[in-house]
Amino acid sequence: MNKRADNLNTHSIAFLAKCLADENRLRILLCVSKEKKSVSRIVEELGLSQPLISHHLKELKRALLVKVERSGPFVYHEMTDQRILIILAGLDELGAALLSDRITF
Amino acid sequence: MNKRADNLNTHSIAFLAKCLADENRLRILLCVSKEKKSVSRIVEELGLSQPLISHHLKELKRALLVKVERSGPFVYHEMTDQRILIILAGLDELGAALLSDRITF
DNA sequence: TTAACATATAAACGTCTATATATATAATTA
DNA sequence: TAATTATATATATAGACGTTTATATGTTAA
Repeated sequence: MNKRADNLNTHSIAFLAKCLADENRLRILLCVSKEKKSVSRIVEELGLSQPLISHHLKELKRALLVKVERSGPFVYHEMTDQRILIILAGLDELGAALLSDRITF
Repeated sequence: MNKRADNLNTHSIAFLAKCLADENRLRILLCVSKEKKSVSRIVEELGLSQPLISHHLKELKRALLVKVERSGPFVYHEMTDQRILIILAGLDELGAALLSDRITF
């Protein structure tokens, strides 16, 4: 642990960040963060088109951020690792902090 | 703290993630994470063109990830918040974990 | 002011990406 | 088998993004 700045894998970080850099993809990811859900359920809950959800799920899967499980005609997706949530919460907090600190410039 | 998944600001998160989603930008950010550096020094250390560095610094500044300070003809840039490093380390670790867990599928 | 240096900006280009529309595959049920 | 539901894929398009080249702005020193 305790890696130094010059020892980080920028390639890997950029790859993950890219996958987290779309708002719809984030909403989908958060949507399946607590329990696995079928594609159609995600479509319902988020109000996005089915092909769009399917496309983004493919990206999330490619980045290993969600795992897939088929059951009959349904395909269930679920967030692979809860540490993702910690990172997202960290980004959320950072964003707020940067904005509030900005006022004191 | 301890925000729940449905209480996160996806807009803000996506905005920050987008800024972290480019490898050159990450290298620049890490380059100025320990001390403030002039543009020309960053150019030297990273071996990228000056307009390219300048462009990415502008993006980093827009996202409030770096702060700027002018001294004579030099413009110094420095990472605004050390928490950024924690997040990057988290992404780095997550990337490695996702890859190693993948083998056990 | 002129020269030299540091940095920023602008335009142009190719590439990537998000999205929509349309269609196809796959599984279930009647 | 046909019909229905669930999901994936294919194609097209518009916009965003990273990079390069060329040029401009700004600062210092002679």
